[in-house]
Amino acid sequence: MAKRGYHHGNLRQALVDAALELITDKGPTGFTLSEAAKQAGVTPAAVYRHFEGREDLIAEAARQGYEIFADLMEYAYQSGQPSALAAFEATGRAYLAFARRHPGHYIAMFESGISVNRTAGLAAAAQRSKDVLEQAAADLSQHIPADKRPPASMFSAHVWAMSHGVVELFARNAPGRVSPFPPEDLLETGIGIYLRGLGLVPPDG
Amino acid sequence: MAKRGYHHGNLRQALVDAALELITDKGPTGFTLSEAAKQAGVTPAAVYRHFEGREDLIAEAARQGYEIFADLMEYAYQSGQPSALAAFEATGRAYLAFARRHPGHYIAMFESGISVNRTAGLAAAAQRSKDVLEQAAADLSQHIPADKRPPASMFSAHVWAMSHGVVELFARNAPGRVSPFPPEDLLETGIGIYLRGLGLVPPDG
DNA sequence: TGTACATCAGTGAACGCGCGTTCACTGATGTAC
DNA sequence: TGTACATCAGTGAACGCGCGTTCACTGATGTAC
Repeated sequence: MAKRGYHHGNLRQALVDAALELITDKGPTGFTLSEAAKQAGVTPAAVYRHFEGREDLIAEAARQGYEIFADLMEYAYQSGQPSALAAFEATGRAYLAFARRHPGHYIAMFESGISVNRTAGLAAAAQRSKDVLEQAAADLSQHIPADKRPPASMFSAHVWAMSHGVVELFARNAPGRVSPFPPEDLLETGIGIYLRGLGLVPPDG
Repeated sequence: MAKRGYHHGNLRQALVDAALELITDKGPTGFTLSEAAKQAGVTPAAVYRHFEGREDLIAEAARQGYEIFADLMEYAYQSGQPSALAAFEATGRAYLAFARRHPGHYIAMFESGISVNRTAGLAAAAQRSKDVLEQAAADLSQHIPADKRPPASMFSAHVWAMSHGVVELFARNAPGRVSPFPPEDLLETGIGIYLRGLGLVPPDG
């Protein structure tokens, strides 16, 4: 936290935080190790006490992102129980909320080019996120007759794709691109129509 | 094309092509003006005869991308007429085909951070693309009762978002992320379910 | 057809910069007795 | 409680690099007469 003299105290996390801030402001491109070090009040060389290098630092930012992401979605999912539909919709909202509240993490996770398999911790966190989404989809698809039910993984991939698309195209202040609608509305209506297509909400819902 | 001695012949386009190749291989981050010049067989300084600088070169790549994109989608749209549904579906397929066949353009357009308003030509081309999508959506939504019809721009935004999401998450060989289904199938089924939700295809379609 | 000249599209050297990374080091902290 | 010492987390200087950009230049091309 606060510097205490020569030794920093919690430099590792301070560097991750600085990286997240820089990534938020300048994209994964603009982020530099040196600047992150500077922002943490430390020499670039000090970074190497805690990380293998630039990429390793980004990977840790992404890992923490997946942990928060999974936690948020898991919590949303729980909070909607026992209604599969409510749980599912809460999970969708949590997705967008995460992207909004943690842009640096989101970018590190999805736009930095870091492989999800770079470290075991990162891979595990990513898998957990995916599992939550799939679980919500699987619960909900119980309510579809088995013969016309898409695989839960496809179901969740659709929803994930639309969510991600909305974030990338309309939620980020994409330079010059103006969203015709609030992203939250766009996503909610989009998912709503999709669920109606699966017969999961009434035609007039 | 082929160099003819001192003067290149068509350096401007050669630079754009080199940029596209580099962007495809290394992302917008990895692309450097110097390398593009080298690949075109020319000194970095020569680039400044044709472009204002690095960003300007990327913007031109994006502009050409939007032109191709709009052309492809327009053609697909026409080819599906007079059926609004067929036209719409063809347009959706054209979207994914474009992203696959022209990855460099796609990245320059959507991931490079270049503002769509950077040049008039770029803005115009982008607008044209958007218009084609919205036209296809508007045609199709004629078939929905007016009182339960979403605005065409919202309709097209949904479809665009899902398309973009599928491209980004599952079509690009995202490092470490494995697509559970062929992206084409994913998108086609996803859009199909969405259209069913709008009452545009029969429940058993 | 030949010559003089203007225009144009490149060259190549140089610049200042910030990058990621390495290294030997040193000051601060923690521990054993 | 005090001292000696090991460990640890930083420093700061240096590196080689490739970047984007500028500049005065020159060789090739095109045009007028």
